[in-house]
Amino acid sequence: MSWRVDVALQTPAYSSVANLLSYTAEQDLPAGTLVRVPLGRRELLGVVWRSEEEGPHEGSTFDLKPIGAALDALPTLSDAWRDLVAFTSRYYQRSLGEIAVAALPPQLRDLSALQLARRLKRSEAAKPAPVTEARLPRVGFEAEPSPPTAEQSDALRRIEQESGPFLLFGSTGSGKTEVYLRSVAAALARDPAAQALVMVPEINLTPQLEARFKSRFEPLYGDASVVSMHSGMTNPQRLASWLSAHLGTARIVLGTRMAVFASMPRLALIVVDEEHDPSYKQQEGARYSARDLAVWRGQREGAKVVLGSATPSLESWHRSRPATEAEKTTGRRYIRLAMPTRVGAARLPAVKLVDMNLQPPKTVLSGALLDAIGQRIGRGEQSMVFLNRRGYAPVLACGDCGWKSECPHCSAYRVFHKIDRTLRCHHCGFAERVPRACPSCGNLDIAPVGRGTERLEEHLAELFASIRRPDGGAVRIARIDADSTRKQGALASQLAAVHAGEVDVLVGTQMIAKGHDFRRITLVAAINPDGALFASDFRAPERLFSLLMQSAGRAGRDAAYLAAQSTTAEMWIQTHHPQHPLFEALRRHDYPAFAERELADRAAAGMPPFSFQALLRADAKSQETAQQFLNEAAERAAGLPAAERVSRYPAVPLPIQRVADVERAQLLVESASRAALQQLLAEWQEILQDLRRSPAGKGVIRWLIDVDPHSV
DNA sequence: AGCACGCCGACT
DNA sequence: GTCGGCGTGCTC
Repeated sequence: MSWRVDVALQTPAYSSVANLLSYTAEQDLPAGTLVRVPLGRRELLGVVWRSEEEGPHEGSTFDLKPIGAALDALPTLSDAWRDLVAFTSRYYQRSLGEIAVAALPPQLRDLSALQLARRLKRSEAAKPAPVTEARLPRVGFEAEPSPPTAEQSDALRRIEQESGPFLLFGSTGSGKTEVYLRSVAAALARDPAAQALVMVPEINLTPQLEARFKSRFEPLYGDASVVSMHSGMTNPQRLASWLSAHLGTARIVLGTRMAVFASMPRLALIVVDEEHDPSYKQQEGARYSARDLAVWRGQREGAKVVLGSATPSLESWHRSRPATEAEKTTGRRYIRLAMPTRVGAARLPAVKLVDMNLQPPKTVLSGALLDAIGQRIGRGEQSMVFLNRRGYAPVLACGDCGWKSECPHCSAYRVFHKIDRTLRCHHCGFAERVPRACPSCGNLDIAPVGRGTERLEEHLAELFASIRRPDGGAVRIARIDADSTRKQGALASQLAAVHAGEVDVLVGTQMIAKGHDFRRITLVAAINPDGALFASDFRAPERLFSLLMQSAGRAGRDAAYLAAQSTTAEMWIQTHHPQHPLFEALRRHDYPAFAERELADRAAAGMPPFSFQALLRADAKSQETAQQFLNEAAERAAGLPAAERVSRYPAVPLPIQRVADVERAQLLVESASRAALQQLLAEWQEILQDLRRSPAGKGVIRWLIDVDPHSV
């Protein structure tokens, strides 16, 4: 008796082997079984998608190869998991196998069936006896959580009673994490096998969250009950976490966007913290939104979904607006749970806008801001200064001939890093030592233009050289950005220094704006946030608002400290547009007002969330080739059934049009109907594959589709 | 995507 | 005379 199995393999959507590939097997292998199969000269890991009994002489068009080994010691991947993979594949226009295999831990690819079987046996033996009786809670700050506030109880009750999805709209410091912890606790208590998935946007934020979840739940459910999943882990660690989630030993999975694909047989709750964060959107390969997939997955698996943010994405905010009578039966709505109050009587910081038009030209730090920081240094408090630009200066230029430090491989300037005397391209990584003289005219007078965090750090050190701390010591300035934290553990030790009070002024990029809970910071300043106000990207204001709100949230989190110091927390913003409505809303900490205005603009312009978009992008050796390919693709799409309901725009170069000697162009397609857009994209695939092989596709290095793109 | 086969420049 | 550049072509 022979069986035919159809297997999903990691093959790209545009190759001729993008679909399921068929093999023969000696035994029935249920869907969801992992197998190794031959493809060409290699042997690849794949997932059985279908399996059919086949008569001995039932003819295929060609001879099928037999599968290699089946990794059948592992429980199969569930129908729900495969549905999630299939949906992702369809929605984001990638092959099934690409999504399926990428969702598995990498090490599974090179483990033999025997090794895996041994491994499973070991973890079976090591399986912790479930803790049935409540153990004594460990000593620690989580041992006795303080009782929930009224707002928290209210949110928890509704999460308990209604089905969701929920949008937990809580200002920074309102205790959203406590709501997550308690709703996880409730979900796990209800069913002894239930599992919860908690996602955070960045790897940097997983350690502190992990500490909190472990101290809360390990006393109840054992040491293996909380696992992490993110790309910073080693392959063996990832395999271990994945296996314990898949086998049900892990009750809680914490992770970044990749964790949305974790195999969890009894998933009961999904939390997406900081749901507005752009990191949830994968920016390469399959460009999925882990937040959107979380909502889909929750619905498919009957798990509750809690999205949390102080500044929700406009998409989520819009979907959580109160339903009109007509919509109550039709529209799918998120349930909005508001927690406006900061816990512990801490108030949100006062927002101070500095009108830079009134400052002498080229002022970096206004006098008023310097005074305010100086006073805080004098009182032993900490300040945080933000600049979203790392390096010393974004450009190096020759005053004589006008030479600028362009990257030879990209349409961008190389950034001057004084620390190691290099010019570095932040797009392709190309780095060189800084030239002694202008490479173009030999002039020795080449100078940095503009400023990044390195230069700001240096500048602050000069400005505060004569200021003393209360103990008479010199001012201590530290910088945290992607450069200062390159080494393993560097971020953790730098953060520890801030917490220990060994730093008076902290300079950094948005890396320091997120999540970290600094108790002694009483002033936060954004030096130059204007760039985003008039950016061509329509999502720029939304990102700026949330970044500034989050930054403001870093200041004055500890009411007791503020009271003891008899000080108040302040957020300073230097801008040339102090009247801008964005800053007005920020001053009042009024996200709803900001969102309402933004949504009105979006509605008027027919932009998301009032329309649905996708980008077709092409990379080629020349810009012209890329654009021609795209425009031809758009032309051929005109004949498709869905074309009538989908607008197509002309191809344009990307904002940074050349990276690493590759020219990039994109074409926007947009529709008021998500279904129509989806239909067009699906129908387009074949056209695009043909086009690539035709003369118009000559010179095209690759093309890709980005559904629900983050920036257009 | 890999990984082959297949034709033209600088080395043991 | 070989090693190796990356240009097409194939993989159930």
